[in-house]
Amino acid sequence: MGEISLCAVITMSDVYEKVIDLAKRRGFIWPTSECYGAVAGFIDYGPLGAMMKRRVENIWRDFYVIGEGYYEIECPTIAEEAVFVASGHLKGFADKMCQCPHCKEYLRADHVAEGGGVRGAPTMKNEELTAAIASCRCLACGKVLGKIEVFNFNLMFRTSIGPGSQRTGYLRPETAQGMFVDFSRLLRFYRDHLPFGAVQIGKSYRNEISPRQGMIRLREFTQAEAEIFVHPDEKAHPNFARYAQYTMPLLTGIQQQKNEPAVPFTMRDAVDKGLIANEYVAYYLALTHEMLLKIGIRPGRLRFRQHLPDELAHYAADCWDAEVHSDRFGWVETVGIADRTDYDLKAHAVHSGTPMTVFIQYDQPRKVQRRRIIPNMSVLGKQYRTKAKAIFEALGTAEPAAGGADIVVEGEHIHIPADLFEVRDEIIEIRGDEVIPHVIEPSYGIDRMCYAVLEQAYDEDIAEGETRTVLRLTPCVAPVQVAVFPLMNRDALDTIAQEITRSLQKKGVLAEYDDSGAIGRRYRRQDEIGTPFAITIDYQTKEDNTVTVRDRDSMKQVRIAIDQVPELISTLIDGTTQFSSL
RNA sequence: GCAUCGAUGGUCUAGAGGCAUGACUUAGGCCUUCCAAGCCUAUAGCCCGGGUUCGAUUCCCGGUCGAUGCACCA
Repeated sequence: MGEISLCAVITMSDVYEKVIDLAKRRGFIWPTSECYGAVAGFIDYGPLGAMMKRRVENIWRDFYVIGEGYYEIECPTIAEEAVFVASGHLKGFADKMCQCPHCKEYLRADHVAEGGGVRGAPTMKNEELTAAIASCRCLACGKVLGKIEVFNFNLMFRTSIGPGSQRTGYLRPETAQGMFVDFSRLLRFYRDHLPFGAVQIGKSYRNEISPRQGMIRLREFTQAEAEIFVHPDEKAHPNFARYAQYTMPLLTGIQQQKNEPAVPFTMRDAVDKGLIANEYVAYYLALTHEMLLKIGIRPGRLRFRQHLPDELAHYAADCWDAEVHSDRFGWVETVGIADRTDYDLKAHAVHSGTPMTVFIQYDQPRKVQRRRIIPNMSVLGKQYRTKAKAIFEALGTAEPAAGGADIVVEGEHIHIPADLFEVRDEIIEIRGDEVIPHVIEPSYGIDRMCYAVLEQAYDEDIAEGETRTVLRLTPCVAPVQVAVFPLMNRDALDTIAQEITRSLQKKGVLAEYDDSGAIGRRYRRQDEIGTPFAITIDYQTKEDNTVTVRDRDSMKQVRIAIDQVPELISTLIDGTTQFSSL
């Protein structure tokens, strides 16, 4: 007894170590600048990892740029301070911290205050908080803190722009702000009408206090974000029909509170029942589900969890996380899909002084009666001098009687005789409104997606009585797409194999030629890096111009004509042909 | 960041205050007509800095990285 279950436990808990070990050994990911001792929170993508990551990013582009028509832009990873003042990151991204003098533990000051029964900590200034928590106990060692200093720890990396450090810059903590500050240009690019979207794939930076968990929490990471600008009153997605009947399990706030598992819904139902805020959010939940399956995430390892009211950012109307289950880390937030409302555009409009609105024309111009009061400034100016400007403004909203207008300027009541202004009643046409769009934001953590892909692809099976390590990557993300082997390194088999390799490369397929060692060893090598197909040139090739195509997962082989190889391999990779149908 | 534990070729590993084991991998060769076979040869290692010592990869101190727990994760 026990042997099988024990084995299962070991296998489960070791997947992380095994997959990371393989990833390092075979060139997927490496510790960064390892010869100087590496740095926590940073990784290098090796040759295979960089290729795989690129493929994941390109599948993302297929969905968002090609599928949705949202063009990609590329903004700097450094932005000046003003951007983050407006976005709220400078203030909101900082935690008030303090250090316990006894155990040297760093603690969140507001948490200490909460633990000590101090109220109003979030609104206190550092000095107030310092005084308030002096009598509180350390959350780690339990001793009374005494007099300690509260300081801000900002998760943004700070730098200076130009010599003399006149301007402070920060490494962006998300790519989103670039799309927001470019709003006016984007609006013009999309010819002034809603909805439209812009996307960006790039690095973001957060100076995490204590990064761990390898690829899961990095200080420099890659995000793929889409910002979709929509009319605030029109959150019905024009192509909602595409996903209306798409069914997937949702873990709503209600289910979480009741401790119930996720329940499958169609997107139509979920919106109609008010579980998902609107069609836009639902549409991108479904699109995300479809995309994650495409890169090889298994449906049973994927769930969509709604943010509870207390974890919802103060500006967000609704937010869902796509969570992928990891053997090591449990449910890991991998994608966030939020309705950010008009929070960001409003903030940047106020801080930058640039209006960030869209002019929405009415179907029919509306006729509105309007009264304009036109003062005779040549007289009023001479008479009232410095007060003239204030009087001009006050008259604009005055309600004049027959004898003149009574206005109040700086507390002083002034009577302006009727002959010093003209009242014009006119009918004007209003053609539309200025509207601040709302933003729907799907935000993807590419590194976490890559880790999930690797972890879920890792498998061991028994082949020829020996353990075979195989990365069951879906063909469209596998870094090497096909391997080409001459059975023997002679008798012209090798030259035929090289010609086939070349024909594949010309077709845009990443093909790896290998003639070293026993054929079985070569298959195993490719299995371990997830190469989905292998072509072998044997002696029969010389007789009838056919080769074998081997499937990584089943290890089965079929024989096909050489001239069909490039086309067949292409369609096997893009998924339009299944190996099992050959 | 605190605490505990750990770190030896690419990987796994033996080891002792004084020549650093072995296996796998990799490379070259022989052999080999489809799934890590065999034989020969070669390449490659004691995490970094300081201390103790005639001598430190080994002992001590500090750091880095990793695992775990706590804290942190807008």
